[in-house]
Amino acid sequence: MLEQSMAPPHSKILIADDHPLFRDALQQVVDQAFPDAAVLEASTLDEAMIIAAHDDLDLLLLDINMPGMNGFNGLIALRNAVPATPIVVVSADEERETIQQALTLGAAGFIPKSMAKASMVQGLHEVISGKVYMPVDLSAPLTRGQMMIDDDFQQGYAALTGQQRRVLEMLVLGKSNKVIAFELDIAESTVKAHVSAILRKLRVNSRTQAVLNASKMLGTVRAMPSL
DNA sequence: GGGTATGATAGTGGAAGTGT
DNA sequence: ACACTTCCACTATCATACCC
Repeated sequence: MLEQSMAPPHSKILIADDHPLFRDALQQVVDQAFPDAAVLEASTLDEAMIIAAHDDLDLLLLDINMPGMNGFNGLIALRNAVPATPIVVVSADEERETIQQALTLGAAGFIPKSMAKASMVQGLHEVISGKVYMPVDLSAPLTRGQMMIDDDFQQGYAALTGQQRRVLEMLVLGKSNKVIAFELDIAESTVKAHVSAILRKLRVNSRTQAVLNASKMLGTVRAMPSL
């Protein structure tokens, strides 16, 4: 029998999904898994960011197809905003690559929307106890924030610090060092140092290579400004 | 048109400050 | 001690403007 609640007695759990019906369904799952938890809801990435910033969340359930998500960028943004909060990605997409990407980018678990309620409850218990939950056997050891794809770039990405990931995200958006420095309120030389560290960890020779690979890995198609 | 000076930008190396 | 963040000084590259 499953333990009823590994979560703190008054834990806060955010359900971020744009479909009210599915939010209701997820809330039933959460209620069953953690009867004492306070459940918050968001229907857009912006709402989720605001709630995550103001509430000390114990768990976040995130629909990756929600408005504003832009592929996995929303997951990355939330991970950077609340690095200590485990994030479970909820998606109708059950492709192995999607699951691997979500876990690579720091998700604490992946729950397909087609999954049985009991399995979802079990998955949430595993995540809240500090484990990584995945719906299928990906046949390789996996830890939160890491990955098992034999890919230097993705391994490098997992090794980036929070600030380095923020800089990389802005590089992907085509921003110059000067603009990044302004927006992060740091010196341009600091941005350059971060870029150098990013290139070293990602094992690429230029920001252009880093941006191209990052765009591919994040699963987003962007108009690439001149770099 | 070709050479040179200048400015903007990218990238590296090293060092200091801070938190764990 | 170590990792991370930040900054400075420096070099390299590229585009543009100017002069001959």
